[in-house]
Amino acid sequence: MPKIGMQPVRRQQLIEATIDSVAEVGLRATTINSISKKAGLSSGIISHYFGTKQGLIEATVRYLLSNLQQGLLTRLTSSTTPEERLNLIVEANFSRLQQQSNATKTWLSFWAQSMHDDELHRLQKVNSQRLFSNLAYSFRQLMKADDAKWAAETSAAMIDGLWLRAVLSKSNRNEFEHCERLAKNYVHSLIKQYGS
Amino acid sequence: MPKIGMQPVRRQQLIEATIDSVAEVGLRATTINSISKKAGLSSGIISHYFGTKQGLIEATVRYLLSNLQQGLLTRLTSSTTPEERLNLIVEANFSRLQQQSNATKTWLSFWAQSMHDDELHRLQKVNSQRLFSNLAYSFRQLMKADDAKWAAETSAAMIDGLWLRAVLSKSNRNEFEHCERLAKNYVHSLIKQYGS
DNA sequence: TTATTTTTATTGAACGATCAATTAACAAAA
DNA sequence: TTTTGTTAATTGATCGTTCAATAAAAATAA
Repeated sequence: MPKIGMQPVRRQQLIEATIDSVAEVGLRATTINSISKKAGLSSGIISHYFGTKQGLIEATVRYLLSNLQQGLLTRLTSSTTPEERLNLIVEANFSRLQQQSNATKTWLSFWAQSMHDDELHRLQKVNSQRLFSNLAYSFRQLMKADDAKWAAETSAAMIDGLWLRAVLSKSNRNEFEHCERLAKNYVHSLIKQYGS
Repeated sequence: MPKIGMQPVRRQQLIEATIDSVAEVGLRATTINSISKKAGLSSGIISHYFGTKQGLIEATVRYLLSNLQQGLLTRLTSSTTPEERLNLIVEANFSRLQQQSNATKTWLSFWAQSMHDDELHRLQKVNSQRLFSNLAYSFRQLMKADDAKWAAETSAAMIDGLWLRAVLSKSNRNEFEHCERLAKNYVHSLIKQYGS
């Protein structure tokens, strides 16, 4: 069975199994066994590739984080206007579910855990700050500095709030898209009101 | 040592110990032992008053929920205007920290767990729906039905989003009050825009 | 009052289950 | 044969729960 160069394959396999397990039973009930079983591998393989369970958890969050960022970057082109870019930011943040409906549920588990885990909290701050910066950059091209900062702060809250309420109420695809529309709506009302 | 009529005292004691433990180490690391030790009681007492650990967890969430509701009701008077009432709703939701800064951190843990626990999810829906209803009722007195529904939906998201971002970034009292002001601001801009 | 019984409150040890992590052994490729 | 990938068995530690035992308070009987 053993082939050469399995490392990246196995790591990806285990990260996706972690996402699925956390989505299904929660971070609390996610064990070395539930992950390895879902990946179709043995439990010992986790310490071989990630050292500890904690190492796998952190790698999984980093994967989700970079996936979110990549989702935005691939949509951007050189001709994207500030207004279009704001729309893309909203879309990227709501398609944290992308193919994987599972990924959506896991974010919440990890953020809750970040209150008591230094490394996860560091990653959470990066994520939170990145959303704000992305928004602030585009708003700045449409209004004056003070207004742009305020617009970015409230837009970030509106996006996260709509997303949180959709996740918690176990919304389906349609309800998620409704929330995405509300978020875009809010961003556009800000541009209309404060844009020069 | 045993005195008569200890039940309500012990129940309250254990609920507060649960809040403190979850705030300190998270729901994941909160055990029968960490709770009973914090309450200064034995581990066996939990099953005596709550049946199981799960029973204590659910009682704790119900306590937080009714505390939030009571916080709003005691502020209301017969002469409260719709606009004042909206402000009080925002205040009540941001003073989920009230005296206890600890209570704030615990909400997030419980909501995350509600994704994988039917009873907690039921309680979460009550909470979510209640915020929406409270807002919708007051908005309805200031604008037409469709606008009021939309205003309540986005206001609820704005409140939860600002609150979530404040909790996750481990904000201090000042930053919390800043977010509370932003939420009130949003509510008032809606009244100004759509109020008749 | 005093003596006895019943109820309520509480403890801490013990149990079985389950956890993360480690280890030795093995299989296939190089 | 050496290296790489993987498994299965095993480890202590820790979990939630149960339970026999005990002590104080309250109720009842004398």
